[in-house]
Amino acid sequence: MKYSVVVVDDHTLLSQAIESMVNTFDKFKVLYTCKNGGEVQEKFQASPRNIPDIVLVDVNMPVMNGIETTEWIVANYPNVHVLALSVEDADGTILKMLKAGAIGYLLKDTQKEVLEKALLEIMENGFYHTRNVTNLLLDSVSGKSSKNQVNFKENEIKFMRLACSELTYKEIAERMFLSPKTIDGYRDSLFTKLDVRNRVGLVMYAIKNKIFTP
Amino acid sequence: MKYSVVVVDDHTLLSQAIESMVNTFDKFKVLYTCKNGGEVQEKFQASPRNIPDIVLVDVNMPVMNGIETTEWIVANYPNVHVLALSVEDADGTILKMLKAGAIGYLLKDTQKEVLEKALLEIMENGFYHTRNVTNLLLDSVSGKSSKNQVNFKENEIKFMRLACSELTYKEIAERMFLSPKTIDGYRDSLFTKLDVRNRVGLVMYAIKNKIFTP
DNA sequence: AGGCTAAAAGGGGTTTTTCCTGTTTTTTAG
DNA sequence: CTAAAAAACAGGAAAAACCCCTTTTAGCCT
Repeated sequence: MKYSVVVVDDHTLLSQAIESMVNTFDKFKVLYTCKNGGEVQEKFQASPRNIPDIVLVDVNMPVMNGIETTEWIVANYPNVHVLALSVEDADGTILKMLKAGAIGYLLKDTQKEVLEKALLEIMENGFYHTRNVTNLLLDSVSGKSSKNQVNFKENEIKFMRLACSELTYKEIAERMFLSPKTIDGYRDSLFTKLDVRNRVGLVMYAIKNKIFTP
Repeated sequence: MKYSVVVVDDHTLLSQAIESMVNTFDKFKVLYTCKNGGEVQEKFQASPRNIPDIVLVDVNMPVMNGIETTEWIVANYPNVHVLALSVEDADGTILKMLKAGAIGYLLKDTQKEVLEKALLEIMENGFYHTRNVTNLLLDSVSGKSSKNQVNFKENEIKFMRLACSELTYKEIAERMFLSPKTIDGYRDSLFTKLDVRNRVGLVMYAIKNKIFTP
């Protein structure tokens, strides 16, 4: 009897490649792959037989979906273990994933054997070793990372994306059908909320947090 | 008898995952994987047994190594087919890969079956269908892409990286031990060279071209 | 209806950026 | 060594960005 795994990644090629890899492991078998959190919900709800033992979630999905997905799985299927896969770097995101209930994370430079070992550890001990480090990590970095659960409004997101272009604020205002002064307001409030000094800081935040993808 | 494939990607997890996938294909077998172009050179030169039929090169390797690797393979081993794998987007890079002699490219959303089909086509027809499109592409976009072989000086690179921070130009000048007016000069010349209007445009260029990694 | 709150808009100021025009200094090549 | 090229530097003006603080507007509440 093999343990069942589900892979969640918006890049088809990658999720399928990881599927192939996991399928070479003795004790594991991929049930299916998903392109995003929504698909996970559908599949899970479609049939209780489809609930896997482990879900491998890619951190890098647009607009925080990696985190939301993890939260949803942890809340609704507490017996399912979520393992975060960070193909690209993702700074604070990885901490948020852990906080959301992921049981461990693996970086892009992981060896195949390490992944297999991690999966085995999870099933046999209930956790992967990073779990121990997690809380310490969360505490030590919490000042910066854990309370940064910033909630954006629609317009703020829209504005941030436009700010990642060469448009002036005046031009952004036109495109959003708002007064330049309102845009000034958006900018200023985001500056303080995100603790940045200028537009470049805002742009970097948007990129790091997948609000804008270059 | 199976065709041999080599996977080049700096992300161990991904190259191994793709290895597993390719190994499930009937007619293909992965010889080994490499983390960068240098490793490819070593392996190729070590023994003629190491020369594969196809090399899968990830576009996203820091500082243009995807392109250099492709050029080297094409120049030294013309019988080896290079297929570019673009896990993340890479804009002009993909055109450069094709120009460097890659025989086709596959995007992140490729289906497993498509990859297998592409590999088969390459071995049986000598090219993957994108090859036909390549030259047209290169011509049609050449105005923007092919002549954009911009060469940067050390200081320009350094400046661009600093411009991707929240520093003002005056502060950048201090860190580079130069007059603010010199920095003005760097900026203005880069603006015209890269055809951007402002600092955000510069930042975006730096990120897209892997000069700065967020 | 009055009061509360949040989004939108505005006034007016300083600083930084952008875009010209140059000049001086340093490097390079013959 | 010298002419030419490249790099560093500058003055000044206009635009954009940044910052603080106030007012209007719109929706909600009981």
